[in-house]
Amino acid sequence: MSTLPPAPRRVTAAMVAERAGTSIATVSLVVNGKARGRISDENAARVLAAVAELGYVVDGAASALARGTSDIVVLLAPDLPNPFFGRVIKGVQEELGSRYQLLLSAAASGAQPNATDVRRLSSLRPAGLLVSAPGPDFLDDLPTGTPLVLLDAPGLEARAAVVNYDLAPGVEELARHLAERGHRVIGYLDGATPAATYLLRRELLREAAARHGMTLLADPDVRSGPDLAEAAAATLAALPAWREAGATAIVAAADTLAHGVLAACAEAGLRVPEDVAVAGFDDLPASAVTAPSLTSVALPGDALGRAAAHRLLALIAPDEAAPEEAPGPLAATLTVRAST
Amino acid sequence: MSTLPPAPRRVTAAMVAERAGTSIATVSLVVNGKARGRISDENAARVLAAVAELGYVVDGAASALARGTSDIVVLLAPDLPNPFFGRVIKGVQEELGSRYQLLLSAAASGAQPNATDVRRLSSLRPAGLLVSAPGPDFLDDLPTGTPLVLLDAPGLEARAAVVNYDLAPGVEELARHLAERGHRVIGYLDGATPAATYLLRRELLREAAARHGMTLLADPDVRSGPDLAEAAAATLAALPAWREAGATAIVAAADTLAHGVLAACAEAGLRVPEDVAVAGFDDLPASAVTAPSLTSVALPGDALGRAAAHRLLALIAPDEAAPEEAPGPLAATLTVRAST
DNA sequence: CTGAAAGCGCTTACAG
DNA sequence: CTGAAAGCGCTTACAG
Repeated sequence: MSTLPPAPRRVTAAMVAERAGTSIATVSLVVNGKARGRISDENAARVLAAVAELGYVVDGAASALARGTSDIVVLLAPDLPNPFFGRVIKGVQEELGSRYQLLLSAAASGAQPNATDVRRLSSLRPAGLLVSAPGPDFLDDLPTGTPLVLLDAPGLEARAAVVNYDLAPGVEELARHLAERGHRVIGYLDGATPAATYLLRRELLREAAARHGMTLLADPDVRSGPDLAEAAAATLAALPAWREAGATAIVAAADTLAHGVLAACAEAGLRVPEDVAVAGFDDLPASAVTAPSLTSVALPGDALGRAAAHRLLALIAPDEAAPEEAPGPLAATLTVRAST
Repeated sequence: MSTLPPAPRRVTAAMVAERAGTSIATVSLVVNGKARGRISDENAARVLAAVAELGYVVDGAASALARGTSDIVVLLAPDLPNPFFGRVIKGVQEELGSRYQLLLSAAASGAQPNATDVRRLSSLRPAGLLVSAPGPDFLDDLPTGTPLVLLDAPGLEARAAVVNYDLAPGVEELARHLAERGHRVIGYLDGATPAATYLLRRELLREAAARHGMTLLADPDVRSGPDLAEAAAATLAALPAWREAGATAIVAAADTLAHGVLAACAEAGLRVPEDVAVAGFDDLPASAVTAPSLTSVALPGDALGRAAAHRLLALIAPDEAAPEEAPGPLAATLTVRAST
């Protein structure tokens, strides 16, 4: 049996204080970096030594209770395992630094982040909350009191702190690119969740297509969750109607979906790009090695994460905020590959 | 400015108690489901009503402090955004149910989970800890006291609760498959981190290759992190030596790496599988649509996650543990596709 | 069945 | 510069 050794007594501030010959208050001040001009150098050194010797770590629960807030930042997202999210997480971590601890939470399976998720997470008293691609009515029932930044939530700018991509340039590039290749009708595979960003991707593409004399087939909706097999099945089901409508290109709302489109085309015996062109959104790493390599509207995940974290830090501590906003450009660009 | 409305006073058990006309203790008992035979049905109902009216949620920090443990289960992993991990997370969540809240934490960028990470996370007083692919000396300096299950940590079975894949069958299948295709020398692209699972993959493959009269080129090591471009670069650098040694196949320790191998082969003008065969581990969804589609040792991520969570629940509450262990088979199998 | 009270381990005015 | 003490919001014996 893999029994752990008997739990050694948790080291408390009281134990550190006793060892250092100071009060608990002094320990607290020192370990929280508030000793400046309040604690003698000698006592501070004694505390630090005792901390090191005993391996003391401030109890997060007690600290959060006393201060009213922890140093946890929670990132709530609908589709954590999506490779796209890796970049976002990295960007958030880089910007957050070591003062806050980033914890990730996946929304209830397959669903979008909602107010209930936030309520549950709020009981942890997080220092801040980052929510990616929230549902449309996310803000309506939201428990407030925790600094909150939404990512990828177009349309909610007026009601919350939001960090969005500038999708327009990339979508415009994609439309122009397809028009130049002679396409006139485009099938569209949408995401299954009603995230505002999906809505926007579709509408922007519809408009851009129209500007270039093309038609986007998005009615009736063809939708799929992020699962490749599901996307492939949805595509196979839609293919006859799309072909009949004259579609020579298929755009998917995300690369994970576009991978399913590629699989479906292979299964249907359609050559890409000769019989049908395919493109996606995100520009995932794997999209460089698909058969054929995938044209995609590249979304800079790390920049999004960094901008969101920057924004959140400003909400948490308005005074300490870095002077320059400078979150870097969040403009989408088009990566052209063999699939178009 | 996206100012949030003034924070409404946090609802406390005291407020619920006052509204329900009971004591705080009664509220606690009811919301924690410990009312059975201790609280009159009437009072319980009054509490529940007050809870609903006020939207009360137990304060996690205070609860954790009082009980000594929260209901958070932390999953610590080196490479959260790896699509392979999505399945694992899903499996864990399914098995964990709604009683515990799963939070994910990425190990210090690019590194493996270590004792320091655990110490930091332990201050949250998690109910349990799940650690994926820990470093080799992970257990040496580990703060104990929290139920802990390791996933994908071969070799540590004797010293901790561990849930591992049975890699041997899949590796044997891969070796036999390659031998049947006439390969005699195999290049190996290893993972950059010294995770025990990577070590094991390589050693098992080396042994299986030998059994089938093949040689695995793993000395000197060729290694790469999970980034596709990095894996491609490592492959390009190693290719001349591999080719010179007569390698006609390349196996990568993970599909994310194998995708880089595919990219490198394309860049080097090598046809897959005619000039060189390629295979990986994990069987990621995208591996079904790569150019060419990728042969891979399939690792059932959801089964791993479910087994780990099952094991952890048993450690947290040995009495409540489900009678049947039955975590499902964790045997690796080979998915053969066009790349070999 | 119920509630008063101690205690979880901190942080932060406050008094010195 | 320092420490005693109140308080954060729960949970849990304990006494009734």
